[in-house]
Amino acid sequence: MIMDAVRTEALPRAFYDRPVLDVARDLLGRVVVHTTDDGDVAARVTEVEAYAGPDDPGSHAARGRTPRTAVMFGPPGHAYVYFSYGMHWCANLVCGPEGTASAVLLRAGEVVSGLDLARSRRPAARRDVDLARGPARLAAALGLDGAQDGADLCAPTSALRVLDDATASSSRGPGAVVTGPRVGVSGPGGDGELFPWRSWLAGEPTVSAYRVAAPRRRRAGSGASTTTDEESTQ
DNA sequence: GTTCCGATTCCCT
DNA sequence: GGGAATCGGAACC
Repeated sequence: MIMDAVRTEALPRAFYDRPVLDVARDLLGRVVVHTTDDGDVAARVTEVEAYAGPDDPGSHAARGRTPRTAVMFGPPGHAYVYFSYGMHWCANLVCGPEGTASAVLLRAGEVVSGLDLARSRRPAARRDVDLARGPARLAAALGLDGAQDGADLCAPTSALRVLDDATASSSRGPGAVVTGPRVGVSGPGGDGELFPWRSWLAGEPTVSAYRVAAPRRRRAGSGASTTTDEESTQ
């Protein structure tokens, strides 16, 4: 993809100030850019996941507002970057009206600019399609960490922003967007309800393979290990 | 103060 | 396909 300097304007806040599922869908195919002293890395978003506020049991906001989740409860158009598993950063984009506490997790992308820098940040990636295949990988490739938590995506000088690229939506035809449920979390309307939490671009090699979060082994001692084995692949 | 567990990834089999 | 690595937030006592 050619990065046209004329089109590097960031999406306006109004883009994020909409229902979370609309924002999630419209983010697909768009390019997120992070500028650092080392340079720019840009990635085309290929997979996202929606988190629909405090009523969403799978959301960090479900337990109410805490110092950690404060950004989610704030105004739209800001980044919510959190640390997970003691080693990974994951990036969300806050959306909906202030107080909604909904956000879109960037699950996967295709690095389209700054490939060398992205490779240096992701030495474990064997192929370029693996550079940003997965939420923590995407954050790593972009060079995102806690320093970007709360960052304003819409400020004129913001280092982190999503480009307002008119070709983004045209690069995906009708039906190119696929949606699927999260596993382990029932929909707001009750068990079994299919809610399009996750959406991705069909046929993209950078879409992360879906895996059910495997219950990790308890700390030594707990003999009764009821392993709930469930497998699911897309 | 202490314990539990996670919106994951990597490496080995 | 399975297990280990690793640390901070939030719940619990």
